[in-house]
Amino acid sequence: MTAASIRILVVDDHAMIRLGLIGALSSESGMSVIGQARNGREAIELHDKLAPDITLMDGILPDMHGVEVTREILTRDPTAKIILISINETAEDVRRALDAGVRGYVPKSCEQATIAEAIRSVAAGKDFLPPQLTRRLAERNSTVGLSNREVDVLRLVAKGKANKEIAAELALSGDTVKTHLTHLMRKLGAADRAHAVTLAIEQGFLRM
Amino acid sequence: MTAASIRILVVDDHAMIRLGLIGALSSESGMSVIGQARNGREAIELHDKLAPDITLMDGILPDMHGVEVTREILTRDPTAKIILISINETAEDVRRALDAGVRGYVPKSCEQATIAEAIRSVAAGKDFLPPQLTRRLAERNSTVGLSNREVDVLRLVAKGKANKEIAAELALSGDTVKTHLTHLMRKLGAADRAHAVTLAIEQGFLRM
DNA sequence: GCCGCCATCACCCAAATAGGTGATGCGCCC
DNA sequence: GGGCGCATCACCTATTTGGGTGATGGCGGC
Repeated sequence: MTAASIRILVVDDHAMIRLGLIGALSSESGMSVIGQARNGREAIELHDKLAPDITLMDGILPDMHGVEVTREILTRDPTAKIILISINETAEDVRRALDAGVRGYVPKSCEQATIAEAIRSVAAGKDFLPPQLTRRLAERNSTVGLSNREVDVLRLVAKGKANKEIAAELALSGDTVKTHLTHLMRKLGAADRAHAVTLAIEQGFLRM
Repeated sequence: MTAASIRILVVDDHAMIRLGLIGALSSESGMSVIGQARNGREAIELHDKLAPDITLMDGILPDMHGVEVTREILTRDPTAKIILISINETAEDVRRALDAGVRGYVPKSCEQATIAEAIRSVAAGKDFLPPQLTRRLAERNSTVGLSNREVDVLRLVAKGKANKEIAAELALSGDTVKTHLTHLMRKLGAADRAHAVTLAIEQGFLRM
């Protein structure tokens, strides 16, 4: 719209990636990096102070997840435009990010031009998702939703707990644990508990 | 030693990280990036052609693992000096990298100065491991070695196969599968197969 | 040459798991 | 108000798992 430069805040804990982003964007016209944060707390503070046009947010930060930071920034400034740059490209992650209000989602593996395009697109008010992600998102709308309790159980399964131990830990009957397990295995399409762990990690239900 | 510049080959599939590294190193004196590769094949070709003083290698490449690439380059040129830049910092990964002949291991989360230091150190013939990693390596010499067969079995366990199916797939008796499983669970300190999957992923035996 | 590790198989047994059916109460949404 | 998903529990049953002990052959190291 205006000829003014797009003001960008970069959030990433890896110094190298910050440098790479700054280097990449400095060679693009019409945009400039006005601040850098290396964790969620800094990001929130700096966003308050600088009110950037676009925030490039890494998915994984030392103190909190990029999606959480996004949520926090949006409650403070609902007009904030945040692009998530994530290494993780599962449909589940993308869905969660979009739910949190992210306006763009760019995989870390992309080329410089893609990021610049995403920035221009989001700055202009259009959401940006790379085509292969939207496709995957469409394919995988079978993406399941595990209930809270099911995730509770699964987390303990991943730690090697037997049903009886899980029951004790969650103050449940053993039968209830079995019911949750049956349900979550069916939802995930898992053959057994070990498979459920693999699938849950793949789909981002369990973070390690 | 000599005043000549250290010639560096950068291997990473992420354009941003390549840019970040090049940017970071360009501000350091006495070193220059003379080539870039974005996958294992390119890395091997370029290393043959350029014979760099130092190769900065990403752990995860699209076609092969950085450790494999390292092994391949070292068979072609045993004097090659390779520094692995990995996002993964488990003791097991470090151990494997060192076994493969890596001369330095730097986490992706480090500062620019650390990389420059690693480069100077390795170029001078000294190995480079950040102190927190050597400490962790010492602590965790409980790090186990799973045998090939045990990993074969574990991989199928992670896919949700029952022992009987695993036996069929690997052309083994069901009892043998059980033996491997018992052994690998004992080695990993796992309570059951689901736990074994979690631990193996944590310790880098299974890549997803 | 012996020892240890790997890979293979066998048998026994107790315990855990997976799957099914069925039931209750609660909260939410249309 | 009826339907749906969640969370909770119970009972039944077949299958799987995990643990033990024991055995063989091969391979590598000291």
